[in-house]
Parts: sequence; C-alpha cells; structure tokens
Amino acid sequence: MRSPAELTQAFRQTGLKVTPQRQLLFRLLHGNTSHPSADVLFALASEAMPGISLRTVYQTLNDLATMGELQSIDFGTGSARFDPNVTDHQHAVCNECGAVHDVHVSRAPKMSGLEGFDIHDAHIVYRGICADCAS
Amino acid sequence: MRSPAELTQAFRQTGLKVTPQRQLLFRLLHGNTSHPSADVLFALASEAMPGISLRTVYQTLNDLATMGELQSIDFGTGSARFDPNVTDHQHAVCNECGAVHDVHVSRAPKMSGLEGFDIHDAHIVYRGICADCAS
DNA sequence: ACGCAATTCGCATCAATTGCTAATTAGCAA
DNA sequence: TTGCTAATTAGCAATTGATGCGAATTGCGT
Ligand SMILES: [Mn+2]
Ligand SMILES: [Mn+2]
Ligand SMILES: [Zn+2]
Ligand SMILES: [Zn+2]
Repeated sequence: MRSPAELTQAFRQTGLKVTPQRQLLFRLLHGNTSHPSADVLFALASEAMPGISLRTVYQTLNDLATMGELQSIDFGTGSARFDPNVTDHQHAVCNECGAVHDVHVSRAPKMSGLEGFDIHDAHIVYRGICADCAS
Repeated sequence: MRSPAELTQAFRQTGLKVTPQRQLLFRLLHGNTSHPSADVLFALASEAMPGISLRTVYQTLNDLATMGELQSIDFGTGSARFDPNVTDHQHAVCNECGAVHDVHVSRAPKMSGLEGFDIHDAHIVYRGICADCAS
C-alpha cells in the first residue's frame, strides 16, 4: 500500500474524496504488518476518531482492496484480515494467539496430479505456534 | 474417512448412535472427492431422505470432523468445504466454477523470515482456471 | 420389551458483512 | 469566498453461514 500522501492523490484522481475517516485509515494501515481485521481497525480508528462508523471502515477497506492497495485474506478465523503488503509473500498463523506473520518461500512449489489447470497464484499458510506463545 | 461399516463400529464404540440420517451421510461422503459444502450435502441428502434437517447435516459433519474422519476447510468461498480425505494433500480451486481439486506437492516448501515458529502443518491453495472452464 | 441417553429438527440466535438512505461534506468552478 | 453537486458517512435493516436450545423421538444396551 502506498503512503497516505500518495493515496490522497490516487483517490482524488479516481473521483473518490479524501475524508478525515479515510485519511485516518490510510495512516493506520500504512506499513502495518499485523494483518488486522475490520473489527480491530475499527477499534483503533475509534480511539483517534470517536464516532467513526464500522460501516465506513468496511467501505474504505473495500475501496482500497478494489484499487489493489491492500489484500483481504480469509484464514478461516471468522473474519477477514487486511494486508497492506501486496507483494508476493506467504503467511504463518499461530494456532494459539491467532497472530499472522509474513514469511517467504524460496521458490513456488510445483503441484502434480491435475492436468490442464491454469494456475494464477499459489498461497501457502503455515500453522503452528509462534515464538511468543512457545515460551 | 473410513467406510460406512467401519464408521458404524466407531460411532457405537464412542457412544454415538448410528441413525439413518448418519448412515446416509456416511454413504454420501465416503470416497467423495468433490469437497462439498454443507448446503450441497443437504441437497443430496434431501433427495434420498426428504425431510432431513440441515441442522442434522451440520451436526454429523461436526461429529465426523471431531473424530478426525474428515476435515473442514475454509477456502474463503463463503461456506466451509468438507473433505473425507484426511491424508496429506493440497488443493487447487477454480476461480470460475469454484470446484476444488486434490493435488500433491513433491516436498513441503521451506519458509524463511520467521524465527522460533513451530510449524504444525502447511497448506497450499492453488487458484486459477480448471480444465473444464478453460474450454 | 424397557429405559434412558443420544439424536433429530425446527426455530431462535449469532457474527461478519453488505444493502439502503437521509443528512452531511469534499472539492470544483464561478 | 460561495455555491453546487456528487460522493460519503453512519445508523439501522437485511443477509448468510453456522450454532444454541429444547421438546419430541429413537437407537441400543440390558
Ligand atoms: Mn502479509
Ligand atoms: Mn481434498
Ligand atoms: Zn501465538
Ligand atoms: Zn472451473
């Protein structure tokens, strides 16, 4: 995801308005590696801007996802997680605390057993216990 | 997942009863490689047994999952998919028709960028267009 | 055949997300 | 700076997949 300043330009160029609510979310998401849910972002946003609506948080997240500025990922944890890192990477999910960490694999694994399937992308989810929870 | 006959034994040994509804689901699931949702199973079950409840389908699926006879997988398609194949394998999901196919990878990919994470298992989801939809 | 714990199934409930819309506001142009 | 107008906000209703509940039913060990 680009910086709040760059997003401001991008939004205006697309005919979208730059509101205080959106600027706040730009700031909360930029460089955020915690893979927050809409709930969590709503809680964070509410601290800085009491009265902001959960609906608005969803709206802005969807706008950003549509623009390709962030990805929405479903790890089966009940709610979608949002990731401003749209570069190619994988995830490790802790079974204990639910934390999601970025990881990388050296090379995309080849699959076998299926002919004629045109692969667009492959996503790997590692599940286990994170360093914090192991102690 | 074991055969309907074996499951009948296993259920009774666990103190669970073997009802006609459960026997039907045993049959519908055994050797099923289509990764059906609860909805789809309910539709199939309703053909053979009109009046069966969706609640009962969920109940039985949860029982089987708890016993380790099948796995519940969330591909982010809106509803959970159920897989009676509990051996180590991966999946390819068609972006067009939503079909889920079993695939295999030669070797589990190593991840890097995270210290002290104890990996229990890794799941890979390939997304793209299946052979049927390509034509 | 009996007794009782397990099961079924309809309905209420829940959680995450989206639909709808009246009131508000950003941003452009005069 | 002011005014116009389309975009946005925010509250609430609705939706969807799934679970909680409980009265009526039924499997199954004795
Ligand atoms: Mn990430
Ligand atoms: Mn499978
Ligand atoms: Zn953890
Ligand atoms: Zn397809």
